[in-house]
Amino acid sequence: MSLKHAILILLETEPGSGYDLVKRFKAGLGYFWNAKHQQVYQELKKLSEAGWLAFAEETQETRPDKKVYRLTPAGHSELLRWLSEPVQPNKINDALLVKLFGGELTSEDNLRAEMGRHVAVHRQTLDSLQAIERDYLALPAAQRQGWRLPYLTLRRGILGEQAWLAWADEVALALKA
Amino acid sequence: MSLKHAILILLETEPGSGYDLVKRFKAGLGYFWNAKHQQVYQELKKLSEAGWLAFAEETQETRPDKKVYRLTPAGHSELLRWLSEPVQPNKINDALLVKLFGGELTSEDNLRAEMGRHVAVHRQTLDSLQAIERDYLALPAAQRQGWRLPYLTLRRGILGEQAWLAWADEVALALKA
DNA sequence: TGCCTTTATGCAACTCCTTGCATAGTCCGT
DNA sequence: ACGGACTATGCAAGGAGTTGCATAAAGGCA
Repeated sequence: MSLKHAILILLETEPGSGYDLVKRFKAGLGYFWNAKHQQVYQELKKLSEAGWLAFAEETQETRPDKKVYRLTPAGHSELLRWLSEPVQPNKINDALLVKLFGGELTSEDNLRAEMGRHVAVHRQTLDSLQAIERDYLALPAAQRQGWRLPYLTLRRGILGEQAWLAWADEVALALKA
Repeated sequence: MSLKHAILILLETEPGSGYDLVKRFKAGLGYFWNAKHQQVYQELKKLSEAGWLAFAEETQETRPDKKVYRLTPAGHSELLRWLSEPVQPNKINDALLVKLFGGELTSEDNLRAEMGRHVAVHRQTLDSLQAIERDYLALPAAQRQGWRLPYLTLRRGILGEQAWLAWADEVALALKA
């Protein structure tokens, strides 16, 4: 799996602690790669043991001490190796669709309510992605250059959410009849 | 997780063996819920132990013996319970996007090649989904009625794949410059 | 004063899922 | 005659990911 490599990418850009990484996940990568803090800490441990990361313990006065991780040369070449290698197409596991598939066994009200909850979530996700897009587009062209690939991933999120919401409209129509 | 409930839904419609289920997954549900044969067998075992399924061993002459599973009353009510309960919105873990996000570290040729491979897969998925859709739309209205909810899940697949391919066009454009 | 949030890390136990292997007969094409 | 695909099930081991708990100090708000 590529949590490993997501972490390597984030730390390649800038060294940081587990706690930092969790925040960075939430700010960007997290829209298409999920990880709880537990998993991040566990993975950092494994990556250190594998020799791909090194860490320095920083003692802090007013806050808990932290470990700042950075790539080793071995970690860097592992990242390059992974990037050069094909990734498996994504498998989808979507419980909502399972529920809809078996929806004959429950009421339409229930299905409509479920769809409503999900629509709210997707709308909100779309909103935050579009807010990030606005910020990106407001940057001067020179700055935009450095973020052009992450921007493409953002576009994936936006187009994906829009398609999801268009589908939800179809479903709403079908469940009215 | 809802592999459990995907299995309950399939067996509720019609009893069958593990082997049958794997085939049925491939034919429909598998587009949005993935499971290897191993996992299906393991899950069937667990579901039996939990009392949600019962099985009858069928000895066959020319083929290996099989176990035909069907829902118990407890399994049926568990399914109804699950259907009435909200499902968690899906989390996305997409390695391709991780790769693109960190793509500055590799060549554009490599990224274009990767995208090409994925485009081929998504186009093929879209083709098969649309073939299923054509079959569905060719059915008389009375028959369509019974499949209208699974059809909505099919629509999700189609709209999702179309959006994916539209995004791939954007990426192709951006990687040309 | 008391409560919540933020910073910061981690163990332990568990479930979910994957990978590799194993068995064994039948049917089909070449 | 031989190889490959199909039918049918499963063990064993491990990796990926979740859940619940634990610690501990600082800062903000009411």
